[in-house]
Amino acid sequence: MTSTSKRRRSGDTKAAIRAAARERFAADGYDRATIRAIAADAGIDPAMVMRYFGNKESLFAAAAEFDLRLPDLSQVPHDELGARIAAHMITRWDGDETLLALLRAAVTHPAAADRIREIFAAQLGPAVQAIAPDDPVTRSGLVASQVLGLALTRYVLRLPPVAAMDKDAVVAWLGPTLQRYLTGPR
Amino acid sequence: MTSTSKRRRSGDTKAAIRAAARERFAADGYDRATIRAIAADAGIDPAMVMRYFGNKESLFAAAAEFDLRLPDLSQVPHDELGARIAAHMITRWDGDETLLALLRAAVTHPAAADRIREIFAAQLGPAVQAIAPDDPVTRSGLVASQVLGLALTRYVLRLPPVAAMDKDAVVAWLGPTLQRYLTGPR
DNA sequence: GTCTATAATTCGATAGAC
DNA sequence: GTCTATCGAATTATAGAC
Repeated sequence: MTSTSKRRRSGDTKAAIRAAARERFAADGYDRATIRAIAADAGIDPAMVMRYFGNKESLFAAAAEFDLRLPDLSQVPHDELGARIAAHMITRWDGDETLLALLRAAVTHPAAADRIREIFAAQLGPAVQAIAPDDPVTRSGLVASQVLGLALTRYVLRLPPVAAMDKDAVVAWLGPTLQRYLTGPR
Repeated sequence: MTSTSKRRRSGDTKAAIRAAARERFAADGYDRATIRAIAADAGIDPAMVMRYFGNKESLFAAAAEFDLRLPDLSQVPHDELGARIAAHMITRWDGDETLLALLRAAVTHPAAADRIREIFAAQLGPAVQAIAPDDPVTRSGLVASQVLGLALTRYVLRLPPVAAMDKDAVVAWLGPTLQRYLTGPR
């Protein structure tokens, strides 16, 4: 009965470690998230983490893979782009803590900052290019500044007025901002 | 010649330590900024840092005192509020790295996050209250989300399109956003 | 006022038994 | 596959000589 024995299969253990790593990196940042703590959360020995991932850097890279899952913006009515992106982003932040782990780690860990730059350049950049060919680079940067600013103040700093807003209020306030960044005059 | 001797006066040494601490905390965050490195920057022995500030926590508190120096918003023409605040903030970020030190540290250090909440609640909150009595708490939170988002993407993550914008472009893009957050309809 | 020496922790990583 | 034991390095902080 290998599959039901106390010794989990390799894939299960590896997935458990990755999930625990995501939580710890999201909660504590790169430096404070220790391999010992991650192993304890996963219910295994710290040496197992090293065995499966080699070192802390590789563990972080495996735990911090992320897809914004942006919808096809060319299918969205032109005047609803801002609201749609705002709604999508807040749902994405709430549903997956990987982005939070990346944000927390990026402040002190250059490799995490690189990853965030890659994500926004490779995923948000082309999506904006398709709908706003007039200076899409600057426009996507502005969108990132407001979206990441919301995440920073809401989830990391927990500024009370921002943390207290419900999703509809966030969409109502940020939607027009993103809309102007995407389609407004330069 | 006590004032010109190699042994600096107490005040000079303390100020030198505080300046070096600000730089290190701004560049590296709370954990990675070591007392050893701060002492080396200040050209003194690590034990001196402990002597003057007791522990790392108190050193950070002393290095992270900050005033937004917001102008009296009641004297600003009502339709220029957004642009004025955007211009003021970017100048403030560029001219004093203390806010950057606070932001970097706040991500992993709860006391630093507390300080940022205090600064925005005590300094931005009342200023907004004076000009936007209709839900000033939410409005000031929204302003903080965009202002801090700009700082995050421009100085910490260094997203290329945001880091490349000159001050005038930042004011032109963010001004209308802040203006709407302050004076727009709910 | 300044520095040496070191205590007390904590961490990432390795070696090897079972 | 899993765990024990431990190394070597780095850190904050303390005690005390000069």
